[in-house]
Amino acid sequence: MTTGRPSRPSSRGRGIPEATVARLPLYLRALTALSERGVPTVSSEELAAAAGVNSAKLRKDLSYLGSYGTRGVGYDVEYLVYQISRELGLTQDWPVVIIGVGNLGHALANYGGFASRGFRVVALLDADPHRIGERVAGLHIRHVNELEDVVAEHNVSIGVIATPASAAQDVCDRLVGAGVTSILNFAPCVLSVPEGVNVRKVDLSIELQILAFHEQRKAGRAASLAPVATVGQNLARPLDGAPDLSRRTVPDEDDLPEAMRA
Amino acid sequence: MTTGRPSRPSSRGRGIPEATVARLPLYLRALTALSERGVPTVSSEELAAAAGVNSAKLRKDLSYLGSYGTRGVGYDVEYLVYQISRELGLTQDWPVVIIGVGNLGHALANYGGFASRGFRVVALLDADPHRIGERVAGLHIRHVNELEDVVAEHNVSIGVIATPASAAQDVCDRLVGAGVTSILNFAPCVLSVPEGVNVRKVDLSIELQILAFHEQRKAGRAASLAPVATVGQNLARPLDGAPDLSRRTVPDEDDLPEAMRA
DNA sequence: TAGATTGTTAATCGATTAACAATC
DNA sequence: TAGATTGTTAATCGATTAACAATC
Repeated sequence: MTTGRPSRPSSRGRGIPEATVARLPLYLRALTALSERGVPTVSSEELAAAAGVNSAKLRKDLSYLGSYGTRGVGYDVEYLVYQISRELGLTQDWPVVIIGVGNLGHALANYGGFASRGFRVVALLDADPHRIGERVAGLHIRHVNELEDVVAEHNVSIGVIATPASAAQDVCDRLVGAGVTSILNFAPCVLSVPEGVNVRKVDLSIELQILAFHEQRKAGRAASLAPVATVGQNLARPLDGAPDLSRRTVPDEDDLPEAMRA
Repeated sequence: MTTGRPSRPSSRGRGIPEATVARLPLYLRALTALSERGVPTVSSEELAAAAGVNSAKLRKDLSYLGSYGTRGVGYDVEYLVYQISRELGLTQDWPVVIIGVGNLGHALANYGGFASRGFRVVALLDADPHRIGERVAGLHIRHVNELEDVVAEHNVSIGVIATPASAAQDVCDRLVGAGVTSILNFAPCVLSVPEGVNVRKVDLSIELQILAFHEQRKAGRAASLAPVATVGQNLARPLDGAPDLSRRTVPDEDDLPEAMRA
């Protein structure tokens, strides 16, 4: 805490770019795999390939943490695993609570990738009375009313929302009220939180939509004659701010509109 | 595909920035919600708020699609829903196959957000013989050996991998071999695919790790005395490949070393 | 017309990348 | 020393944002 070396662009220096932070877990995973295979040292080129990025980016990213490599040699795998873990805060234990134990909540509760990185699921909460007591992943499902108790009891600072969209904001508010300052949201909706609370969102269908966008392009490129978008380009018509005809009437698209999840 | 109007910076014009493409689904969701509430028109300010972005960004994003708003008025909700849907390729039907029907595969198969956007799960495949025939989300689980048949039969161009990491690359290869050119990967590993194949990855634990990073910073800021990181700073050891002194050995500097914030 | 709001410009900011001097 | 590879620089690229002229 006394260190004042200005030569190190690390954490204090300026702060690690978000894009870099988002890639550290990738490097960590690749390094863990190498570590398990007993590989002692790795070059930026090799590690970059394993993580799916280019080596310049990798070296730049790592340089934000410090100078942990050796010129002419590479990086010591174990040492780098530790440094990245530490930077990410994974050398400590993170009690996590999951709210919403539907299919997704189940999957999350059983997901091995959490435990192995210091995330410990301390409670599963659900609003459905019929589910209370049910055993999932070694835990008994508790009622969401116990949220505040659970958070206090286990000092939870990370909450995972896996409820339907309709319940998400309420649950979010309660988490925040109970003192949780990091939220991972799987519900397909935007959460509003006060300053100082961090929210990250995982949206299963958004990724699919992005793929569809590119897939469509490919199709269009391959065969401009293809039967692509046939559903209503005839509807494509400017707006008006006045009478409005040619609107999307498309039946098949509005039917299970936000059929949300469960 | 014959259009040559140079005035439109849309699809053909130059290509929509990736960052914009990734936000279109957000706008679409917000618009769909407005549409369901019967709201006829929305301003960029309102829509931006609903989607959780700022209005300048929203307007810039929409401008890549065309000029679909009306100055002084705003955007016609239905019309914009259609335009974005079309741009994303959601006005057509996308047959999807899910490989790996564990907890996550289950959740995905039952996820309403897919069907409502034109994604139709046409088959669930698994390698576990005991699971074949089981009924999930209205489909019978089939053996992964049928992958090629399923792809051909339903003209699948999007595959969703929800297998363990160890099986993911194999499944990926088979998908690609069968002609699938878009893959959504939930397995925690990097997939290698030939040019022309699009892969998107959803990693449940990476998001949590990113949250932990920020949470750690907060904790450090709040209480520099906190009992953070206790798990392994003894591993913090310089690499070798050569004697190496001046490494960061600092003990107390290593435990809540960067917990300081910046 | 007056008020409102878009679409676009231009400035700024941040991220990526190639290249190479430093150095093991 | 010679070869290898890092850490860093600087150029480039892309994304964000405020501001405002265009225009409904």
